[in-house]
Amino acid sequence: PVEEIFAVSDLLDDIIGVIGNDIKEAMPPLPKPFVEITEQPHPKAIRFRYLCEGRSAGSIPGVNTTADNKTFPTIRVQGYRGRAVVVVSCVTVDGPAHKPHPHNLVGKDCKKGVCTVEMNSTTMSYSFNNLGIQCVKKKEVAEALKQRLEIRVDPFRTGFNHATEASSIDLNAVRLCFQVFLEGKTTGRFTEPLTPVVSDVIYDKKAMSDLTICRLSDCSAPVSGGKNIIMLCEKVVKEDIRVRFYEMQNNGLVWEGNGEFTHTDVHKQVAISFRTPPYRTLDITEPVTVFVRLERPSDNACSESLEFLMTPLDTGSMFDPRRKRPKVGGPAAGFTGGKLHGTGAGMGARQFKNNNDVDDGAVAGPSGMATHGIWNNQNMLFPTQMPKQEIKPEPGDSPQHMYTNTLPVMHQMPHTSPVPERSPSHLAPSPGMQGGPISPHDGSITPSPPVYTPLQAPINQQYYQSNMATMGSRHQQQQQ
Amino acid sequence: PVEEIFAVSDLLDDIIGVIGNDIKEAMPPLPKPFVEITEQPHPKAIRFRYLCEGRSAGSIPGVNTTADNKTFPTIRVQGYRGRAVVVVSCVTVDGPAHKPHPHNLVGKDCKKGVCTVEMNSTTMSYSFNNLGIQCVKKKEVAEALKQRLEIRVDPFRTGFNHATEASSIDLNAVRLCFQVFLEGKTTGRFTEPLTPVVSDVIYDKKAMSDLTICRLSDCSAPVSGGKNIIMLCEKVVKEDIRVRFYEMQNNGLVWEGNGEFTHTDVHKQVAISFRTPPYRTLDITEPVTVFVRLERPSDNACSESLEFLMTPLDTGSMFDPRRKRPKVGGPAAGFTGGKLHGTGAGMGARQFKNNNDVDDGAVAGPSGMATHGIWNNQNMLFPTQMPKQEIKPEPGDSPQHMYTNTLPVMHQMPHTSPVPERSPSHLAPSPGMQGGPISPHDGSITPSPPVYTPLQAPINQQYYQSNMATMGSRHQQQQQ
DNA sequence: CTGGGTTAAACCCAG
DNA sequence: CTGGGTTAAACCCAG
Repeated sequence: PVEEIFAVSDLLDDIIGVIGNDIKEAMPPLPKPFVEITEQPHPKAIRFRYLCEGRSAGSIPGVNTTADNKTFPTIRVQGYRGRAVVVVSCVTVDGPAHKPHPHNLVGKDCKKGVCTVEMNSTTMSYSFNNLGIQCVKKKEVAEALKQRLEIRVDPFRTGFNHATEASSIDLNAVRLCFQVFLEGKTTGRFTEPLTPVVSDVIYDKKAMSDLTICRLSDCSAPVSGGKNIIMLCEKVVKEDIRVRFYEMQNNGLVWEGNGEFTHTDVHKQVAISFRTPPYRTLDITEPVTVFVRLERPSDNACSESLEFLMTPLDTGSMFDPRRKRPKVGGPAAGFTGGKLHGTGAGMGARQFKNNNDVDDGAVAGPSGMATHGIWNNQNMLFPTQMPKQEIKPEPGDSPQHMYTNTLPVMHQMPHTSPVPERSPSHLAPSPGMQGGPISPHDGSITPSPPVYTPLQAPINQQYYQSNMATMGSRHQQQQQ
Repeated sequence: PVEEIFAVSDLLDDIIGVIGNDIKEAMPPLPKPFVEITEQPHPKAIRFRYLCEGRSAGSIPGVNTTADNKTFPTIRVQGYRGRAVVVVSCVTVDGPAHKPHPHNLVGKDCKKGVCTVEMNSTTMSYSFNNLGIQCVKKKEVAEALKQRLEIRVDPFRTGFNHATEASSIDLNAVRLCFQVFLEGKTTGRFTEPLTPVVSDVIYDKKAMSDLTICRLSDCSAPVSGGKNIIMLCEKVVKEDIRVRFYEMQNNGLVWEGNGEFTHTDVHKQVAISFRTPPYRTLDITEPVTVFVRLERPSDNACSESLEFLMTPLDTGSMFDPRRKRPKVGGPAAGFTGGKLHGTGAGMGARQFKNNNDVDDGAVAGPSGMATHGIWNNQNMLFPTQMPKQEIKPEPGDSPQHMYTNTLPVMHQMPHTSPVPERSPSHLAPSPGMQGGPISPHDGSITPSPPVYTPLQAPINQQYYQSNMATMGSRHQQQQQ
């Protein structure tokens, strides 16, 4: 059949390279060129900007960016050296057939919402240092997709039927899709498409609010429970939020309880007024350190944990709730605030800001200490690692498309980008699926996301232990 | 000269009535007809609705509306009996030359943003029971005003130059302008305009947020000050808000102090984390009841006041801040919560919700009581009186236009409303200006707003006393 | 200019 | 349908 195709002659000039590859490949098992993402985009570093905001939309940094080492989304072509062009566009989060996403890429090399650059033909790598996301409003989704259709950027050939149902498209998250086209036989014509690859999800920073405790009116309460506390937090959904107290011993959960409140106790989505749960026993003589955190039942997301002191009752107080306990001494006497509940090295340890000096003046609160609020400086919490840990992997993340060439398509440099040669057949993403001659990702250095098990709400000691074994130092991190 | 005008014949048919009035008036000093507002619109009962919200915009109630006696904005014509037509439109707040306001009136008898009805010709009164305000967005201000121009509704003949500077128009507040046209010589032609009158200001309920304390994490603190408290409140501006504590004795201010916080302690505009001020003396043996309220320095607005307990230190605590005071007894022992600081009859007294039963369990807070938060049910606070008390009168409120007829203008029933016969000469609104033959409001029953002196931040005892004498029971109410 | 808080405009849920 | 909370879209301030 190859001979037959060759016989068709001129009409297929542009695709002969592709066919040629097929032939070569049939002979010796040479690796086929493929695209890999060597630096993922940061999942929630930038805000999507509307056109009407009339300003640069910023640049998506790389996931490993730091203050003194800025990185950017980067791709590399493996198994090929020579001229190549990359077309980057936004696609929807859900795969494997990611649809064109109406949001536009804007920046240096962007036109009509897509970015087109020629790669460095020796390093075969490209770092996108000026890629911003300009969001379109719901009413303009159709229009935006129409333009994408016109420039024929539809990496997975899904078509544009979704243009008519704007509400079905998540406008707060996109993936970048990288389509690489290699130079074919004709100089300056980039006729050989590689299988498109998509990045991890990029969320609109504005829309993605983490579960974050900003401040507590008090960080101690008597073991009897029922103490009223106000927590200031980032935006939460009043029907889907929990204030969980828990106690760990030797990495095992030994007690848990929920702050008591109803959805009417959630103030404007950013504050919760709740009562402390009773501790597992009233019979303590020294304060016990437990933890508090916010939890979102729907997806088991949680905030970081803050230390919280359960303080003992004295005998008298059992009979007279108003009687004051004597001064709390012992190990807690030097306590100046909660700290981050985390055992992992490299975690930004969170200390309560010590503003104890003035607080309560000469009359301490019930616990005798640390009854003041504490601001949360989120930047200090997740120095560099946060983003990766916050993103829950999904089936469909970074699908590893097969490099198969069956339907050649012509491509030219300008902003008319061909669709891939056929609807790619996707491998079901499986962590175990590595090696074998058909996978282009053998030996790839693409930092694929670790396979996180989202942290479930702790239920019992076993759970916690095994979970901690899996999650290591991240068990208290938010799962997105 | 009158004869000359008559000689002009047909062209002036429509205005002969007007001229005729002038003649009659020159002989016996008969009262001239005028319009009065017998029920003002409620200043902040409804939300302005956008066209895109695709729904009724509701009906503006009257200021005296209650659950079982609904009222509506009502006008009456004095000094005339017969057919008359009223055109109601929105005008800007600032007078005396109120400009056409781009917002539209919508409802039963509304077309093109204005309401036109014929009055009851025997009661000479009309109650507007279906008047909603449909707001236009900033971008459509010009368009909306163009339409108003087309239907020639410009009660004070200000013209429409403001249409080009949308930002100069306050879109969160309007006044209703009532233009009455009496039937002239020709049946069914309403050719005789009366001087237009404007209502009090109507604010968009959405935009108008009162200073309101929703909850306190604690409503007591030691006299030494410095106790950290979180207050949940309605939206505030972080640079323009104060948490003021003060103490009254015999209607005199004997102490005041501010909660200590910076603008970074204001959380998302709806919560304030502050430290209590030190009381005027540490030398007390029983808790002292003081008040807390929110204050807005820019306009001296304030929330209602909540009771707050300053609790004594015991001697020991002077030397050891952690030492616990003994149980607080005496008069405060039965205290279950703050209550509204108000002496006025008819004020909804505000009691703290008593959720003391569980709070703090066996270990009470420093005050030994009432350390829990309290929700504010605003509806209970101002049963019926709120609105009037909250609106600060402005020069230009309900201007009393002279009824002078010099330049007759033709008017016909349809939605083409003539401008008044000339730019009305306004009396400087002066409370003392009553009586005398030129004021149409002699003996008027129009409930004009009381002349409030906005409450200044209390500064000394004298101020407070004199102020309270003036303000009566309203001294703790918010001034808008 | 940027990051990011706030207002204005839409949308939409619960009674 | 309504009242009114919430999201999406604009706007704009401070560093």
